[in-house]
Amino acid sequence: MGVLLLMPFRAISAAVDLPALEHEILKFWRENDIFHKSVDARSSSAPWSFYEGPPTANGMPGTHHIEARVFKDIFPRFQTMKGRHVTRKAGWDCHGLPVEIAVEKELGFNGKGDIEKFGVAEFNEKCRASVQRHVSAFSDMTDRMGFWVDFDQAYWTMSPEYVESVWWSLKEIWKKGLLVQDHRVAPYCPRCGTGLSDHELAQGYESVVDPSVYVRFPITSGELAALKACLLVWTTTPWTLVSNTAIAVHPDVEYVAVETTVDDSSEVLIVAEALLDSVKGDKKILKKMLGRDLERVRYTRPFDYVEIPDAHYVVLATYVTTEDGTGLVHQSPAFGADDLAICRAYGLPVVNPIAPDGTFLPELPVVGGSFFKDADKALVKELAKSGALYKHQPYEHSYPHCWRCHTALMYYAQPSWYIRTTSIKDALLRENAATDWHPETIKDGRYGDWLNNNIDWALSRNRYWGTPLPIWRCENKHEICVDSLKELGELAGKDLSNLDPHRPYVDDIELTCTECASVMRRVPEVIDCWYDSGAMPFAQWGYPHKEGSLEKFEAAYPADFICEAIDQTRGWFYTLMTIGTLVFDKSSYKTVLCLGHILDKDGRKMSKHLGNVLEPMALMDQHGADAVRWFMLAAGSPWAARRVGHDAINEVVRKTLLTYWNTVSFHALYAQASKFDLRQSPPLTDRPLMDRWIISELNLLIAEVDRALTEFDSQGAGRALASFIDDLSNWYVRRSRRRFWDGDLAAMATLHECLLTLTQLLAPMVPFITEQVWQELVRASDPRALASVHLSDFPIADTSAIHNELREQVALTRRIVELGRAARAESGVKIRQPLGRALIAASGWAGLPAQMREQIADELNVIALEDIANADGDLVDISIKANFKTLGAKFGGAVQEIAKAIAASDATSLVKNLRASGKASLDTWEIFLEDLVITEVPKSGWMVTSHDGESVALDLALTPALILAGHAREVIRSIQERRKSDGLEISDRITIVWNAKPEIADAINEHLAHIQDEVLAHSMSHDREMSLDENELGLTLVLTKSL
RNA sequence: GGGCCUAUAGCUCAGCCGGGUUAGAGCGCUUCCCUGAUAAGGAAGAGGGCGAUGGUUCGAGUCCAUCUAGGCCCA
Repeated sequence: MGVLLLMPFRAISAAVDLPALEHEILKFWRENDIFHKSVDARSSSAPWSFYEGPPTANGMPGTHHIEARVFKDIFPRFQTMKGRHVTRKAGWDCHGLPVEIAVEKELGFNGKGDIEKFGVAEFNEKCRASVQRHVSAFSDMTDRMGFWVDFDQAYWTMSPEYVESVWWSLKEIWKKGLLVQDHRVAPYCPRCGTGLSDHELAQGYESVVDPSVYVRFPITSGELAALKACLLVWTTTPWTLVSNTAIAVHPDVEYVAVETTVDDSSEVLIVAEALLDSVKGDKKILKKMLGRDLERVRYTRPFDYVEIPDAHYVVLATYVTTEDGTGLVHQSPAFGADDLAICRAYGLPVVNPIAPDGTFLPELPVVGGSFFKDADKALVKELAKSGALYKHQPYEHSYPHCWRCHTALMYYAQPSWYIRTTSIKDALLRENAATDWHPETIKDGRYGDWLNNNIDWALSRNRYWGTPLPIWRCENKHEICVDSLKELGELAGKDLSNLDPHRPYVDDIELTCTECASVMRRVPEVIDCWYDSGAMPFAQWGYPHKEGSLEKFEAAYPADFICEAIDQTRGWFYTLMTIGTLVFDKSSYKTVLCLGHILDKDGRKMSKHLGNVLEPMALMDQHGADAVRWFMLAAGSPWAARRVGHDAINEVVRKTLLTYWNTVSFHALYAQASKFDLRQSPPLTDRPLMDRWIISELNLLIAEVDRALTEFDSQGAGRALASFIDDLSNWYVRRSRRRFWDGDLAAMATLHECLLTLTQLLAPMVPFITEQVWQELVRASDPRALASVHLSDFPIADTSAIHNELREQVALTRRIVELGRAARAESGVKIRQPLGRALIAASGWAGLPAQMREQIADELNVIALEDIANADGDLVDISIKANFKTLGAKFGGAVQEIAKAIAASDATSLVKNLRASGKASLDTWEIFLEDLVITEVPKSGWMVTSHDGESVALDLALTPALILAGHAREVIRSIQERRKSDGLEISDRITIVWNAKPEIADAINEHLAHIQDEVLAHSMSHDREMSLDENELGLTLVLTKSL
């Protein structure tokens, strides 16, 4: 082992331009490839797996992208420092309707017809270009914020190898019989001619006023027919009445046959008893029955425009509620998912009188050819004419519209491809139970509920820019699912390995059916782009086709950690878990962090419309990426929606980052001035208590930050770090300034150790400023040190250095100082004026070490401290009150009485008694010292402050000697101020010529040696000829730097 | 309409899981103090009784129920 070549510490300016510093660091990282080094250095360690949820780069990145990316960065960085191998592969989501719509808008298109005219190949080329448009904006932002992720190896969901991997997984699902075509009701835009995804649906709810009608359906069978009773049905979609097929009631709900009388005319209606208010007039209940008693009761429908054989009777359905309407629900199976399920169960026919363009079939009377929504008016008129209409009122509710063209959507029965996720529900619930959710309420709440109500995944889209569904089918409905271009080529009998696996190219491939020899063509649909992103755990590697993908996949599955905002609960979090479970019978992630949304400073969503958008790059260039990162990680709860504003981020900078930086700068100043050499550090046990205390705090901090970051609690880590920075700067450093001034080795070593470890602990959160500090604090003095803090190992707590007693004693010391400062402030006697003595009342005082008592005396500028217990008994007032916590535990309900007894007793004698014998009797109760909260305060002539039973009393009597000492201190301060304003360096020696008022001159002469020592003066000469200054001391000074 | 989250000082938030009787911090404001690291630090003051109501308990921001408002997700 050679001799360490240590270089002297460099000075560091206290003023710092954080954004500028960060640009330097970015350059340093780039030039030295620190990111890849940090990953590669751990390549032989156990992997810690992270999956990057891919953004779509066809829009500009926003501040909300920073939020998720900060969390995606900190934990991989932390785990890397903990010794794990964390690869971070970037990804881009390329397909989907949002991309298509953006391109359509760009081209001025207005529906699928325009796309077909333009050409699918050309259209898809535009989409391909669109998703690459803002890639550089994303990667620039990612780079600027210090998110380390590998763009060079990014996966693209539109790449052939990715698409083939998706195909492979679809075939796995198809082979299990879980990928099927079905005829179901789904939201559908009649104008755009396509079904819509849930995601799109959610964007388009609009508040509309629809006609709501109550309609009579005369009963034609059973005893109710004899009463001439009518079923009363409520609906807000009169257009669906044309295809009425059945009426549903809840089997367990009470229904009544009620005779109503209005103006002498009466009728009998069937409604749910709970909704009796929906009928008018005088009411007389003729009969009560359960819904199940009504099953298969027949009725006459209001319109008979279409033929619906074997229908029109009452069916049972548990989804019927009695919250609005009449408790009887009209069923039209082509236009409602519930309706379809119920009618199917009864074997009822599905009749659809509406064409795919949203108009009624032309041959129908009254409504033929009219748009479905426009038919309402005419139908209501018809109802009124025939007497079926009971009541008609406008009804305002939210109804889904196409978010692009604002056409009212229909729920419309159409063929679609589904993944039968309902058949793996148990497995999904099992996997969810084993998942570590943050916050944990999502697991059983929002997400668990969703799983419990799971419906099959509507996978197909009648669109263009997406992964083509790899199913080929012949006219006899024989079908085959293809898992790769290779397999497709084999089936087609030609080499297709260079085929673009997108429309329209794959559509051109025809196969021959092995069963019936007829032509097989690909089904026209593409798949939901959410499937693409959920397939990334394997598709990012081109699994299983690509060489080496098996190993890479297995090493990284499932992910240890994923993170996105809460809107992904039913998006990516769901598709990831579901595809993983479908294909591998195992969810693809263990831990998931679910972030709240980012709002503006007033709590509103950020939107261009409101003009409250914070541009991410501008934000980071104003405050620095570290500040923004710290804000995201530690200010407020990650799961709650949070307000971002300049003031909030400024506070982070001032309070935490600059305090840290200034402490580093302070260290550098004195390390340089004293030519500090780390090798001379004394062992910890030889250092003063102050040092051992801060080192104890440091080791507690290591343990706490390690715990917090292991548990994905960045807020907890931030809180602990901020509080340590405050302790270090505002107690340790401030109280130790004299020692640094004196070049004390223990102090220098202690501060160095604290800053070094603190820098490593902070590194995952604020990677820029810590890197700079590492360069200054470590590398500048030791060229053999690691090139970057991010290559270093995370600190390990030394539990032997943790001393709880010391911790409590320092806490007590600081509390006493606080009380003392309050007393001084109240007394009006300046701190610079020494006082003779103070009395202290505090339970730990007797055991407080002398070093800490000195800290108190110094901080309060008091010569002597005494225990109040030793003071004359007449000097002290004792007051007591009950300690409910201990008493409540022991006596429960009796505490109020005991408290009363305590209050009524003589405090002085009770305390004296307790202190002597340890216990005392109060009525029938036996109490101990701990059961009382004791406050002792001096009676008079003292300046006293108390809190929680602890008091400080100042003796304000001033002697001539104390006054002289006070003057001396004023003089020292004046000279120091002059040194500063004269621009002298802290270590410059000086000579002083002075003059002052007589009493000040006396003080200077009395304390000459001390003053000279304090201000680094070789000599001080009194020049009585100098004119006196205007200031309070009359002090005139001439300082000369001596050589 | 359903589910979940949030509600504590003018503002931003902690405290609530495991209840203890003058409710905390920071920012801002007023007054003052200290300072040869600090764009800092310290003291005092004004300012809230913890969204509302009801309950459990000797005792409730803290537990339970209902409700209100805002947000998110879903229909």
